[in-house]
Amino acid sequence: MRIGELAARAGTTTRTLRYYEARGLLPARRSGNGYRSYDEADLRLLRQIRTLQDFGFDLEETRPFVECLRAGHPEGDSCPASLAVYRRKLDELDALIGELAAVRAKVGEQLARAESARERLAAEAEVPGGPEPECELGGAGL
Amino acid sequence: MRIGELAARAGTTTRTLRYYEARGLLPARRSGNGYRSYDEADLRLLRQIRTLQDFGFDLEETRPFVECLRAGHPEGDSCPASLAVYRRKLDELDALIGELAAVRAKVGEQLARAESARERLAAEAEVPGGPEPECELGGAGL
DNA sequence: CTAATCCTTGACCCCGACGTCAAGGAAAGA
DNA sequence: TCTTTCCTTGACGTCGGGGTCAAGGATTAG
Repeated sequence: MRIGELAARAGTTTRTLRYYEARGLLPARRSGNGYRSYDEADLRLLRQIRTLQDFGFDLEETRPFVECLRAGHPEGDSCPASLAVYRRKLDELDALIGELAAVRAKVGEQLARAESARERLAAEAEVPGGPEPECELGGAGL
Repeated sequence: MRIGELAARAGTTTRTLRYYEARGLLPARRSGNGYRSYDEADLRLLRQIRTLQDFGFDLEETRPFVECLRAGHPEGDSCPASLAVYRRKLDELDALIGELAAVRAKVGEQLARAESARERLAAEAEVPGGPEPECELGGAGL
C-alpha cells in the first residue's frame, strides 16, 4: 500500500509517516515509480508507535518497541529494552505526578490564604468601626 | 539597580528580564545612559513572576498577579483575576494528574502483562516438555 | 486528452521561555 | 589610559512533533 492509505488506516497523516521515516523509525521500501510502499507489518509497527505516543512516550522511546517487532517478536514489548522503557516511564510518571500533586497542594494553599484574606478585608470594609470578632478568627491586618 | 544586579538578586538572567520586558510584563525605567533601572518594587514583581513560573504557570498567567501588585495591593493574589487564575490552574492540575494516573495505570498493566508473558516463555524454553516448576530460583541465561 | 488525485522533495512555520552570539557603547578599577 | 566588565539592540538557535505550502512528476477516472 502507499503512504496515503497507510496514514489513513493508522489514523494519522502522510507528513507524520515521512517524519518517522526521516527519524529512521519507519523506513519504507520504494516501488518502481519512487512511491513509498508499505505492508501490513508496517501498519503494525505504526500502530505500536501511535499507541505509545498516545501514552505520552517520546518518539525515541518507541524505538525499542519497533525494533522488537521488526526482530520478529509477536509484541513490541516482548524484549528487555522495551520493558526497561516501560519501567523508566513508570518512574517518570510517578515523579511527575508527585511533583504536580505537590504544586497542586501549594496552589490550593495559596488560594485558600488569598480568599480568606479577601474575606477579612471585605468584612472590615463592611463594618469600618471594627469587625469585633466573637471567635478567634478576627485577625489584624498584615 | 541595574539589570545584572536585579537578575542576580532574583536568581535569574538578564536575558530573562529583557524577555519579560519585551512581553510587557516587567517594563523598566531608563537612566541617563540608556541602562535599565529597577527598584525594590520591581524585585517584588519579579519574584512573584518567578514563584508562579516555578509552579508551572505560563508567563501570561502571571500577568494578573503582576498587575495586582502594581495596582498597589500588598500581594499579587489580592485581586479577583489572580484568584481566577489559581482556580483555573487547580482545575488544570487535577485534569492533568488524572490523565497521568490513567496512563500510569495502563503502562503498569502493559508491563505486568509483558513480564508475565516473558516468564511463561522462559519457563517453556527451560522445560520444553512441560514447565513443571519445582522451584522458582532456576534461571536460564538471558 | 484532460482534470483530479496522489505522490515526491524541500523548506519554512509553530509554540514557550529563554540561550547564545555579535557588534558596539558606557563605566569602573589600576 | 588601558582593560575588564557591564550595558545596549538585534537576530538566530533550541526542542518535539509535526502543519502547511510550493513546484513538479505519476496515476487514474471520465
